[in-house]
Amino acid sequence: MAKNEAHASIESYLAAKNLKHSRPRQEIIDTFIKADSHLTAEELYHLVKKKNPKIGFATVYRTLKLMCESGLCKELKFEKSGDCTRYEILKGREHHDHLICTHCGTVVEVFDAELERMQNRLFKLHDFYPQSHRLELYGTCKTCRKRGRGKVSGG
Amino acid sequence: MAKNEAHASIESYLAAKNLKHSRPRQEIIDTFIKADSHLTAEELYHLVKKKNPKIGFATVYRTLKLMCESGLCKELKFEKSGDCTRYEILKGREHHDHLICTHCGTVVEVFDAELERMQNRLFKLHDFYPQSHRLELYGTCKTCRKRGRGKVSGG
DNA sequence: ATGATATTGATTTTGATTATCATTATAATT
DNA sequence: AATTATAATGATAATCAAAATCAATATCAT
Repeated sequence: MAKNEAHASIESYLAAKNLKHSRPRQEIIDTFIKADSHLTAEELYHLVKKKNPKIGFATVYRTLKLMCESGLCKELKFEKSGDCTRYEILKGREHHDHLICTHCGTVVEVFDAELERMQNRLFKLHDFYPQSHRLELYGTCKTCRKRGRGKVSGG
Repeated sequence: MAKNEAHASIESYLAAKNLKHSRPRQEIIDTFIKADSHLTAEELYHLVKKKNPKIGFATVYRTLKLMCESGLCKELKFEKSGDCTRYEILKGREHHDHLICTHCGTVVEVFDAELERMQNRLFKLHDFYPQSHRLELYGTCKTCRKRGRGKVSGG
């Protein structure tokens, strides 16, 4: 179960670094895991605020950073959806890339094993030791096309 | 020749928008095209400053923006090389993706036709109309590995 | 309960990029 | 060459997400 693996990930990180289990930290982590979507810091802040109005913005940022360091989650900086960073849970999920609708902002998680192999081929070809990659596909989703947005002229 | 196509691109954009040929603008464009590398605004600023010390930072930013709008160049926002945007010339060059060494910052331009096809397959599969994509491969280059940087533990 | 240390929330600061604005430059016209 | 309308410049201030600061508070082993 994703939720347990996610919690285990941050738990062991906190333990290894002698960090404490505070109430706000726990609430932020739980809210983020429960939301299970590509949130911005601000969106997460508002979600957490509903449960605990005393929570500050800084703590949300700090906790997101912590979660990223622990490997629980990851920053997403898409090209065409404002300037702010989104975050997604990694633990308990398969590796995937992102397909983003430039009109409505919908994010679809995609995967192609062959595409991964091609990428490794490129690493080898140029004699790089592979660490990570980022692939984002930008386009217009079916719904937005039906609504006449993002159409090709003359299409 | 890349240089001519690049110049033609920005020229026609300026003409179409009734923009003027100023000395600073011309110097910035020329310096950028001549440098022919993945520069930051600051790097370009310092390069231009050598030729014309009166040039201001704002004009460099403005001209870079103009160049991007005209399609002459493009913003690159890599994950692991600071927070600042780099820019690269597009005109007169083939489409390519980027392979980045996370240690020395070297950027290698790569291309794989099959990989492009895979990407289009994903667009189709999810019923998206394709607009663009971004693929970045992060790893350690040969030189950095030889210098003992970016080695796998126990490698 | 105590003490050492980590965490919090409010606030300020940072750093890259944009916007503002008075002055100057451009380019077409007279 | 002077005129004119418009665009561009450079200096500076504003913006905005994210990070740093700091006094007050919470955590947790003892």
